[in-house]
Amino acid sequence: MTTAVIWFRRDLRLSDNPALLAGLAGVDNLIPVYIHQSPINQSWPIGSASRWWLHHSLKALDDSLCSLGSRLVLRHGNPLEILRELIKAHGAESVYWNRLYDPDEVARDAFIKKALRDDGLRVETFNGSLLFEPWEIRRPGGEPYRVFTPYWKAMQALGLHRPPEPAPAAMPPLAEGMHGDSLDSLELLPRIPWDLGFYDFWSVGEAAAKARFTEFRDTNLASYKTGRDFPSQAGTSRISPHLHFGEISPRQVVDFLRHDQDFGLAGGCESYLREIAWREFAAHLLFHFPHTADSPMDDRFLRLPWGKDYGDDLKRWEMGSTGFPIIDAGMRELWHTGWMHNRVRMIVASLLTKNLLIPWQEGARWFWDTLVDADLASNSMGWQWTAGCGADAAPYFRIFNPILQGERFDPQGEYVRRWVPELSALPSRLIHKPWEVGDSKLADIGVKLGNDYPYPMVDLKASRERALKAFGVIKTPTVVPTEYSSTGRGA
DNA sequence: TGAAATGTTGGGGCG
DNA sequence: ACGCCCCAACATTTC
Repeated sequence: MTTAVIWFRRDLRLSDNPALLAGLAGVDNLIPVYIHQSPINQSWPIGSASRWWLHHSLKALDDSLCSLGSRLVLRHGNPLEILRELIKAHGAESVYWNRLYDPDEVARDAFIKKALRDDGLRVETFNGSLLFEPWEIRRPGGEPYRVFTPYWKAMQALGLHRPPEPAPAAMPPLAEGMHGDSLDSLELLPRIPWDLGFYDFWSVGEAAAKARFTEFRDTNLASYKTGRDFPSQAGTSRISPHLHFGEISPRQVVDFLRHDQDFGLAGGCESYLREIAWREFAAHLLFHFPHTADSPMDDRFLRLPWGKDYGDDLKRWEMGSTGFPIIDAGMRELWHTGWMHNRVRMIVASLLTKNLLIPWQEGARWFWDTLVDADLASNSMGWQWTAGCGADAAPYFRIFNPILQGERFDPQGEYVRRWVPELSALPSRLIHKPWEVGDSKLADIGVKLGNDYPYPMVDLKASRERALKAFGVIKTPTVVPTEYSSTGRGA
């Protein structure tokens, strides 16, 4: 009688799950366990929106395991202690999991792996969430990549298609008397019901992930290259939370794309695969530069004079009452659905870091807490991209104008009307700049600026100039100590 | 009617 | 995955 433990983490699926397949091979008993860690001692404990997703994803995985004759054992606490307890209680000889790559997780898992091996167990880990391990793709000299395009070329040269593994047809039943904690006892769902809107937007779990992706592939993929830029349209796949929690693997995504006869030829396919590659690149960067979740990759940005006492401004941004319709629409979409269209993520991030001169880390914190797809690598890279301080980032002087972006990417104002209903009666021509509609016209549609909808919280021209000046400090090659400076005050 | 003023569009430079 | 400014070229309006 041999028993193995499969430790589920962010690989909440049965198909293409290498750790699960390895665990199943040649054992009589398999214990599938998910361990919810206490937020204490974690630098990035799971955010509120992600907890919501996790709750439903664990439920879906448990249902799938049940249909194969098993269960998902839920526990909360210290992973090593719980694994040891399960191993001891059930005489397990081996433990399997799929690797994670965030800095804390790498350290934790290395520690656990060593401890269990020292206990005499067989421990095997696998790649279940990336096309390539972060260390697999290296520059010719062995250094990690810092620029996307050569990374992408290197990735393509290796071939993106890795055939996924099938789901197991059956599972051994759980041992008699085996039980875990109840899902509700993990307390993943919010006490205050701010999540009601989420149910209208998401179906969670492996089956839903596959359904959503194939639906996208068969409808909007062909026009993805341009369609993805318009936030009022369903032009993107929206599988980011499914990918984050491993309800679908990138290997499966690439494989499902190949069912399209035009693989590699259709315009949408290549640009979609590039986005999958950006996700890999983010994991690559955070793995090799683990400080970049908190600090700029480019340390010249450490001397950037961010604004002071920005608490109220930050709050207005978070709440979606900045007075710029496209910004407020995005922030409200985020709050109501746990997701924001990528085009709009760039626009709101530019306003925060440039016009408001608020540190990108504040934006990253808010996204981390409110996004269902919050992913430490992608989130950190995205924010550093906008702030200009990341690897292969946008130049620091690239500052989005939220009015122009709105006019360009939401020309009919449908996105604004959906999320900022108080402006829904404005004509498309002026919906991105309501302050240019006369007060009497606004009164006709029941809007008084400053009352029903705010005036813009910053002057775009002045704040742009302020940002250019502040960000200009990075041009100074080095900081010369004042006492040595020939132009210093005392000279 | 013609000349000057005013408006519009597009490319280059630059942050 | 940008925007602003400047200027030229051209269009339209004004008196």
